[in-house]
Amino acid sequence: MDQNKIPQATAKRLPLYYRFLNNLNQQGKSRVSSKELSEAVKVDSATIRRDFSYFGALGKKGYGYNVEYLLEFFRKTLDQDEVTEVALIGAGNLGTAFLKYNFMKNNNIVIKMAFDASAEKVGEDIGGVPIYHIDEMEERMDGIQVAILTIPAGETDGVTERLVDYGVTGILNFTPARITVPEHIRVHHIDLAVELQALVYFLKHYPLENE
Amino acid sequence: MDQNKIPQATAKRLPLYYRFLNNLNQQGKSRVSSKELSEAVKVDSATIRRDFSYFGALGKKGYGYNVEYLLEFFRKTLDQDEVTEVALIGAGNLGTAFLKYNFMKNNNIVIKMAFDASAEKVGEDIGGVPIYHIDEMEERMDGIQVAILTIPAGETDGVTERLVDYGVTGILNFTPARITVPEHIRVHHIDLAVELQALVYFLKHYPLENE
DNA sequence: AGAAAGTCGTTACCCATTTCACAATTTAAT
DNA sequence: ATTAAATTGTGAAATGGGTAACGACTTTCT
Ligand SMILES: NC(=O)c1ccc[n+]([C@@H]2O[C@H](COP(=O)([O-])OP(=O)(O)OC[C@H]3O[C@@H](n4cnc5c(N)ncnc54)[C@H](O)[C@@H]3O)[C@@H](O)[C@H]2O)c1
Ligand SMILES: NC(=O)c1ccc[n+]([C@@H]2O[C@H](COP(=O)([O-])OP(=O)(O)OC[C@H]3O[C@@H](n4cnc5c(N)ncnc54)[C@H](O)[C@@H]3O)[C@@H](O)[C@H]2O)c1
Repeated sequence: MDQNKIPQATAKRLPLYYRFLNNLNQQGKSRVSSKELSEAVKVDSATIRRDFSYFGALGKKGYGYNVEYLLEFFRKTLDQDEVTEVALIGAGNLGTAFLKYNFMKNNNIVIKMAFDASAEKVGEDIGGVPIYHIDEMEERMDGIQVAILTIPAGETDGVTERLVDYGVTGILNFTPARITVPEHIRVHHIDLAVELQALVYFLKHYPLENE
Repeated sequence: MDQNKIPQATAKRLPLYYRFLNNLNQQGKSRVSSKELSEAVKVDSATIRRDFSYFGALGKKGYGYNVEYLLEFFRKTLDQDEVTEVALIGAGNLGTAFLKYNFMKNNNIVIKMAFDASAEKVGEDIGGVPIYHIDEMEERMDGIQVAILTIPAGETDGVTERLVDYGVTGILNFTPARITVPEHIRVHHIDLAVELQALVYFLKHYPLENE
């Protein structure tokens, strides 16, 4: 769709910039420098300038960036106009927290439906999201391309296979299981236990450094 | 404490290796090659060998690695002998999910207590963890060094300041707010909304590539 | 015993990303 | 009008991490 030239590291920071620019705009600020932005989002100012420069010359030398212009630009670039619908698989502890959270607000993403294997959950509505039985997944999915996985680790392979067969293009996997998918499907892992343990490890072994 | 030579990227993979070695050990396997490990944890085998080599020659050429030996080694390296106690601030949707999760099992980390500002939550026990009022934080913390932040974004700066004054050394921050702390304190950010939006962005703009 | 296969540890290279540093430009001040 | 200050965009260097490839060694096979 867009230019394939934008580095992935940059792409990951865009939502962050976008959210902060929104704040600034709401505060009525009309102008911002890379230095100010840097302090707020904790990213080096040179990195910010470089990131922006991939999209062309968005700023003005000696002045900085116009907040409204930048915001408008990113809104288009991040496709904030169209809502992305995702499905959540596994309405347990973690899944429930996500269902109650409003990703719509800043991110224009909405969890459209959830699936679970437990009879207790099926039929319920959590945070306004209907929960269907996992057996009905394929017939209910209605073209949804992205799935959030919050099921027990042991269930992961089976469910993943079904998601792949169904035709999702992206999976956000919160289980500790490492999944195998065809190359054209993108998987992001978020392993909360590993994150926590890694933090503890760093504290013990790198007492005074920064990340 | 240990060698400062270990790259951060390696350090982040250690908990993953550890968990998988545990599985292998429980399955009764006594020997494993970097190739097998690679397939299981989805990390290139050369990277695994490189990672291990930072700690010395742990394997044997032509044979692979001895599971029990490696496990014992990592147990020591990752300080899996001592339990790390952490505190959770904000027993809301996300916080509750964490409280109900057993980080102890594989990670020897335990959420010892939680704090919340809401009268409804205080006094409750979630997942066996007592919830105290945030006003009592300093007197209850009892030397805990690590905090998990799951409070509303707007509360983040105030609470962070108190945590810093109290003397924590590490914070795992799930709020969208970017916090400022003195250099000697380590903060890891996990911004779930950004992760989700980044996944969606990649799907739309890099349809066929790998991360 | 000797040959073949397997596997590590490491060297050398590659790539992506970050950061420095500065010319170019604009704004603000006197 | 001139000067000083601010700030961008980017070339070049530094950092950091990943991986192909191979010599060395071990195990297994015949
Ligand atoms: N809760 C946490 O804080 C936390 C932390 C780290 C990792 N995780 C991981 O996240 C995942 C979910 O954790 P959780 O605490 O929410 O677990 P949970 O047991 O509370 O929830 C799992 C849910 O999945 C449902 N389920 C089971 N099999 C299913 C299937 N085949 N199809 C659809 N639904 C199915 C269950 O009915 C349940 O509602 C687990 O893999 C866990 O290891 C959770
Ligand atoms: N739930 C999600 O899926 C999700 C996703 C992305 C980001 N987040 C972020 O995680 C954070 C928590 O989200 P949540 O959904 O659990 O929110 P929540 O409102 O359910 O929970 C927040 C909890 O913090 C408590 N609290 C408020 N002020 C406090 C204070 N000063 N000290 C201690 N406790 C206080 C509240 O009483 C409440 O129990 C938010 O910053 C949110 O943006 C959550």
